[in-house]
Amino acid sequence: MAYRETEKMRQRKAEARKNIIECTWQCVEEGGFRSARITRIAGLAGVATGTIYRHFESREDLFAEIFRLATQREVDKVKEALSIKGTATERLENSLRKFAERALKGSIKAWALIAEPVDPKVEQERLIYRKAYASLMEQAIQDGISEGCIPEQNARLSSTCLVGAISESLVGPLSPAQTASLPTTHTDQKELIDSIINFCMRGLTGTRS
Amino acid sequence: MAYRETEKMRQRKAEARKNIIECTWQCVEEGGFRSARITRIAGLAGVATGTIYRHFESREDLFAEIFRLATQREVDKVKEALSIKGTATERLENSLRKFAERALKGSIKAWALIAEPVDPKVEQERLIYRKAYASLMEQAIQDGISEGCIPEQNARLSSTCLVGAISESLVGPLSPAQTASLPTTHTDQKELIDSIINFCMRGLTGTRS
DNA sequence: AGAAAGAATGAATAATGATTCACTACTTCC
DNA sequence: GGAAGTAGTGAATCATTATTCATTCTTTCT
Repeated sequence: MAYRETEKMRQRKAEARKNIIECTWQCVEEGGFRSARITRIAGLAGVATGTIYRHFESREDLFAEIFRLATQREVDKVKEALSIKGTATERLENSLRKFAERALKGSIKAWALIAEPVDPKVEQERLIYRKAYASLMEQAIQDGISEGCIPEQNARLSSTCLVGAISESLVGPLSPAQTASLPTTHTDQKELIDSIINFCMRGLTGTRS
Repeated sequence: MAYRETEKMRQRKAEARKNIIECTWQCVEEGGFRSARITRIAGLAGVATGTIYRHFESREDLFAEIFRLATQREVDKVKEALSIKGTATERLENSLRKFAERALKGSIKAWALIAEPVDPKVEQERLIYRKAYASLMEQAIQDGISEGCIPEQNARLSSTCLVGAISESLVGPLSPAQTASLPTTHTDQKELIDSIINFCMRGLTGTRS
């Protein structure tokens, strides 16, 4: 034998892989998964198309990995926002606000993660993401019911309604083509977010803020 | 001259066109727009693929027309549900229930109309539909604010939240592949709808039902 | 240096499906 | 019947992209 993979090489490969992942990200943030072409990704990464397939089984697998990484980050943010000190309603409101702020900051990305139709393997990842998400919210709602600040209700379904209401308001009417119509000034955004959160919190608590 | 289109011929053509539309419907109801193939549509309709192009400019145009017809029907149903006698909240609740019932009855169809990503011309139609829809709800919410049964709020945004909450609960987590997970018994469905409507009505009115 | 093994390349392939168009079949009117 | 025009046909074409693979380039080790 003459060649045996060395640590240096392993690192170089890992770096190449990371680079491909970053470039794929860039494509997805520009127009979602569907329009992210392998050739474009390879071009951005400065490698040949075949090289992509040396690092990933297929386009779908590449996307699934990207998706997993991105959603893990989002779930962590929500978890973080839910872990502040305070009542359940305060914690929920905090996480909704975080969600909305992040979605507005990267609306195509939000759309890709939440609403864009994707291939089965990616959809599989999305389902995991959704479940993680719903579980977090559901738990917080349950906490609120125990604490007495939220009335008895189907916590799972309410968490779904929360996600639906906020997603629709922020990414729903907006295929990437129409991103232009989102409010752009800081004040406009704050007002938008406040209105949505008011609706959501009323929906949960049955009281006006 | 020897041939001039006659009334009989016009009718026959109209019938063929209608037939194509119906078969396209069938395909869309089975798996959404994206998976509706021209060849399949032609097969169902018992005509050659070329014939489709005799009646419609392109696949996209055909879909846009289908979409227009279908959404008009949906908007009419909501309008109808909103026009019953009663307070604004009663009327809104009635229309939400109608919406939910219809979505559950044909979930792929609902998904295709509400959430499936579609080509630009179809998306254009969807935008019109969404606006018609939002306007109806918004008006009813405004009525409620005037009547005093709904507190002051951004009516347009609230109507968006309503649609989002209800859509997510009913069609959101369900790409056509996963339709199986919807509740199937009549009782289950009623409970599901009631929970969603409770959330929505609280979100609007800030009071528990 | 040179042999062995892996990595990278990118032009060629393959698969999918919408759309076309040369041709046939049908309607209408004289 | 037949001329003129329209509708229907469906195999062939075209376009788009993911994926492959024969070849070339690099790295490693003796």
